[in-house]
Amino acid sequence: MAYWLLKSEPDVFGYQDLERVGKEPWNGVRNYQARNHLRAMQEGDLAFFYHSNSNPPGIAGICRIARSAYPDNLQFDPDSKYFDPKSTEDNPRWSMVDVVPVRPLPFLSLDTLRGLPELEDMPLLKKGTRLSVMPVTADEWQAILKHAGVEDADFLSAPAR
DNA sequence: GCCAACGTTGGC
DNA sequence: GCCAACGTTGGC
Repeated sequence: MAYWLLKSEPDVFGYQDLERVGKEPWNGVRNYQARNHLRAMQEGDLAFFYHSNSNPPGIAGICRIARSAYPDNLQFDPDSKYFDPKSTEDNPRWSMVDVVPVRPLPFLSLDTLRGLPELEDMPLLKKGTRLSVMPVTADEWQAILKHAGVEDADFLSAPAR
């Protein structure tokens, strides 16, 4: 199983919104590197839900990949700002996955994350990185959970939604 | 293939 | 709202 980090602006769609709706297609990603990460995701992978463009930014919860990559519906919708006229049904350019909530976390601000030496290699903390979907190593995952005071068993045994 | 112009991200 | 950093576009 792999670990990931997904950014979202809480003013648009935050972790609480994911809890409310129960399941969400992670559409609108229009960056090739981020898309490739989406395509590498497997059902059952876990991801941190990160709040960007907020005050303060940081990790708000954990979610699970409920469906691996399939074509992003918005690329075919002329009314969507994510419409891509160069994309075709036969050869879709953009992908999305479905995510479901697992549990909220005690909020871990970006500042707090910067203070954890185990995370110094995370793209999230590198200057100038804007990647909205990125892998998280097992060591980084564990370091973050440990700092949050959360044990694996607290959510790995949680019922699937 | 280069690179200037432009648009976007996202912390502050 | 500012702006640094980065990605994309398109003329040449």
